[in-house]
Amino acid sequence: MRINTRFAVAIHVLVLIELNKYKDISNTSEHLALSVNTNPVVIRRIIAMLKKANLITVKAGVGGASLKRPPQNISWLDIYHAVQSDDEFMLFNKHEHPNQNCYVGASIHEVIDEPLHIAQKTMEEKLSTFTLLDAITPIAKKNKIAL
Amino acid sequence: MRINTRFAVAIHVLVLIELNKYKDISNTSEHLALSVNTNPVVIRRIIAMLKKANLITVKAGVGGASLKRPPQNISWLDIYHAVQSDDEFMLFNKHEHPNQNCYVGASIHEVIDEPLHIAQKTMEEKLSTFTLLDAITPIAKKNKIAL
DNA sequence: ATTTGATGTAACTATTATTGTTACATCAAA
DNA sequence: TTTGATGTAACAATAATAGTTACATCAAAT
Repeated sequence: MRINTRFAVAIHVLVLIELNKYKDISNTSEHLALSVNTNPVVIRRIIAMLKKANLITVKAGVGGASLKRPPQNISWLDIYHAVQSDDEFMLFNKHEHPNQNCYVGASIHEVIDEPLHIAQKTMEEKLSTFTLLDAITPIAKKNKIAL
Repeated sequence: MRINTRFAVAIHVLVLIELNKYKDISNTSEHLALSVNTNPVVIRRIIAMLKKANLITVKAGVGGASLKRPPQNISWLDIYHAVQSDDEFMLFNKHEHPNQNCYVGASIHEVIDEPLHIAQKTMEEKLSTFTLLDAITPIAKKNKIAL
C-alpha cells in the first residue's frame, strides 16, 4: 500500500493557489481541477482539509483561495498532516489481534512499536525540511514569474 | 492510506521461526497462523515472499521454515522490501495525469519527485538500522530463552 | 509403495479506502 | 435578485488487502 495521492495533489493545488496570483487566474475548484486533471469536488475536499489545517483561507461563494502563511512557512509535513485522516497518524499498520496466549503474540506489538514509530518520525522530520517555496521556486523560474 | 500489515506480520513470523527452535515447536503455517491469529494461507503467502527474498528456507511437504541468515544479519528494511509488491517501491503516490498544458501541471511531478524520494529513503535507511535480533532479544529475555 | 501431513497456489469473497461523480443547499458579490 | 462559486451528502467505480475454500504437490515415515 502506498500513501494516497491527496498529498501530491495538495502540493499541486497550493502551488497553483500561490502562483495564479501572478497570472491573474482565479483559484476556483474548477480551474484547479483542470490542472490536476480531476473532478472539482475532489479538489474541494482537499481544499477543505487544507482550510481545516489553517493553511489557506477560502471565500465561500466567490472563487478565491489564498495561503494563510507565506510559502516558506508552510512545510511539506504541514501539508502531509493536513491531508491524512485522523487514524493515519501511524504510518505502519499492525495486525490487530495477535494471540495473547502465545509467548510471541503477547509481546510482538510492544516490541515493534518503537522502531516503527522512529522510522515514521524520521520520514516526517525530513518532510518538515521542505517548504512550499521549494516547489514554487523552480516553476516560477521556468515560467519567468518574479516572486 | 497506511502501509499494510504484511510487514508487521512478517516480523512476527520471523521471530517465531527463530524462537520456536528453542521451544521445539514446529513452524507449520498452522502454528504460525495461531500466533498471528489469521488464516494459514495468509501466512503461507507471506512465507512465500520471505522465501523469494532469500530470508528463509522452507521444506515443502514437511513443516519446517528456518532463517537463511542469523537474525542480526536480517534488517527490518530487508523484511520491509520482502513483503512489498514491485510497484510499491515508491512510498508516495502521485496523481497520474496532471494537465501538461498547464504551467504547473507540466512541472509538478519533477518538482516533487526528489523530496519525496529523499523522505522515503530516510525512512528506509532508519529501518535498515534495526535487525530481526532487536525484535527477538526482548521476547527471548522475557521468556527466559537463552539465545 | 503408501500413507500422512505439510506446502504451494488458484480462485473466490468480504471489507475497506480512494477517487470520481451527481446533485443540491448555501453563500457572497455584482 | 441574479450569478457563479463553495460545502457537502450520497452514491458508484476501482483497487488492494485480508480471509477462506479447495486441491494439487511434495517429502518423510511407516
